[in-house]
Amino acid sequence: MSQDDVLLDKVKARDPEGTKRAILDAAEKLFAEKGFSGVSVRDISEASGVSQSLIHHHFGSKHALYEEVKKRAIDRFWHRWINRSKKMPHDLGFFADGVETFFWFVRDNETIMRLSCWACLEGDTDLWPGEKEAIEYLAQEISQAQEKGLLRSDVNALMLTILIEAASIFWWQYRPNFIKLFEEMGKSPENIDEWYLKNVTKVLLCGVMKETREIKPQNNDKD
Amino acid sequence: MSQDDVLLDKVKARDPEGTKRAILDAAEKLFAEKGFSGVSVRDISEASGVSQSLIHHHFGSKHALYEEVKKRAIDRFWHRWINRSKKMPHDLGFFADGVETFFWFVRDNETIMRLSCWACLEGDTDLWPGEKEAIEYLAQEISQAQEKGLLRSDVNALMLTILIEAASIFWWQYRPNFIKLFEEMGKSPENIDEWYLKNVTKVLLCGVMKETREIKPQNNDKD
DNA sequence: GTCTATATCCAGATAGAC
DNA sequence: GTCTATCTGGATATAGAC
Repeated sequence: MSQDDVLLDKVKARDPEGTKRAILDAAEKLFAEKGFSGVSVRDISEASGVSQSLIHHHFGSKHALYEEVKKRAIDRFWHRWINRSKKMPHDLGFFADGVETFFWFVRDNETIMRLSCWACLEGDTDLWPGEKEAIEYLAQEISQAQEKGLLRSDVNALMLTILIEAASIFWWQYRPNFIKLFEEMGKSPENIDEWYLKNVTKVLLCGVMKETREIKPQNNDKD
Repeated sequence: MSQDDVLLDKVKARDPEGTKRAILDAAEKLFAEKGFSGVSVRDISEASGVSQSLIHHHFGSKHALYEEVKKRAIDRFWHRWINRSKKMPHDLGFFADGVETFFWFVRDNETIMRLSCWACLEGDTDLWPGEKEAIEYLAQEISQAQEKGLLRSDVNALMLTILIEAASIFWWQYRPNFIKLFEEMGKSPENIDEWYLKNVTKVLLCGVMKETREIKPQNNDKD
C-alpha cells in the first residue's frame, strides 16, 4: 500500500457507486412523491445523507439528476415487466389473466407510475406507464390471439392495449378519490380493488369476444 | 361627486372583481401548465399585470389562491357538464353517445383535467376529473338503462362509469406519448382520436350488452 | 471523492405611501 | 384598492480545503 492509500483511508468512506445509488434512491422517492419542482437538492441531501455539493459533483445539476432517476426507473420497469409471471395464449382465459396481471403490476409499481405521471404533466414524452416496449409487447400478444381466432379481429391490437392500460392505471391514479366517493355514498366495500377488477374484466372480456353488431333500437319495454 | 371621489380617480383604475378575475385566469393557466410548485407569484403577477402584493392582498397566500383556482374550476366543470347536449336513454345507442360525449368533453376541458391531475399527485382528493356529482350523474343514467334492460345488470353502474372515464381521460393524458409511439412504428393516422374512440366504443358496447358466460377453453384451432 | 463555507439569485410575504 | 420597496428565508450552484 502506498502512502496515498493510507491517507485516503482517513478520509470519510469512499464509495462512489454506493453514494450515487443512495442519491438516486432518495431522489426517486422524493420526486415520485412531490414532483421535480416540489423537491429541493437540500431535501435529497438530507434524505440520502450525502452533502449537496457531492450531489452536484456526481450529477451536475438537479435536472440532470432527475433525468437519471427517470432513466433508471424506465430500465427497472421494463426489466420487471419482462420477468413477470405470464401464461401462454391458449384460450380466452389468457385475456383475463393479462388484464389482471397488468392491474396488479401497476399497483406494485406505484413509484414509477407517479414519476411518469409527473413527467407527462411536465411535457416529457420519454417516460410513461405504457413505455414503448411494454406496450408493444402486450399488443403483440393480443395480435397473436387475434390470428388464432381467440379474440375478435375488428379491433386494433394497439388500441385495445391502450384501453386495458387505461383501465388499470386510471384506477390506481385516482383510487383515493374513488374510495372517498364510495364512503360518501355510504358504501365502503372491503375488497374494492378486486371488485373493480372483476367488473372491468367482465366488460372487457365480453367486449373482445364477439364482433360488433349494428346498433339498432332494441327497447325491452315499449314506450 | 365629493372631493374624495375626484382624488380616487387619479389612482389607477379600481376594479377589484376584474382584478381578481384577471389573477384567477392567469393563475389557472399557469398552474394547469406547470403545477403549484412550478409557478411563482411573480409569474402570476406578470401574466396578469397585477402586482405581487395585490395578489396577496386579495387571496392571502399563494396556496389560498391555488385553492380558489381549483374551486372555480370545479364549479365551471360541473356547470359545463350539466349543460352539455345529451340524449335520453331510449336504446343502446345512448350508451355509445354517452361514451363519445364524455370523450370529447374531456378534450375540451384540458385545463381542468391537468389541474386535477396535478391535484391528484399532490394528494388533494377534492378536485378530480370524475368530480363527485358528474360521476354520480353518469352512473345514474347507466343504472336507469340497466333497469330498463338496455344494459347487462351484472356489472356495477359506478364501476362501469369509472371504466368509461378511464378510457377517455387516460387517452388525452398520454396522447402525446401515443402519437410518438405510432410515429415510431411507422404509422401516423390522420384521425387518431376518432380511431381510438371507435375501437373503445366497439369493445365497451359489446361488453355491456351481454351477460358474462363462464370462461371455458374454446380454441378455434386445435392444438 | 467528500466535505464546509459561501456566492448569487429568487421565492413568498409584508410595510407603508397614495 | 393598488402600487413600490423591502424583508427574510431558501433555492441552485460553486470554491476550495482535505
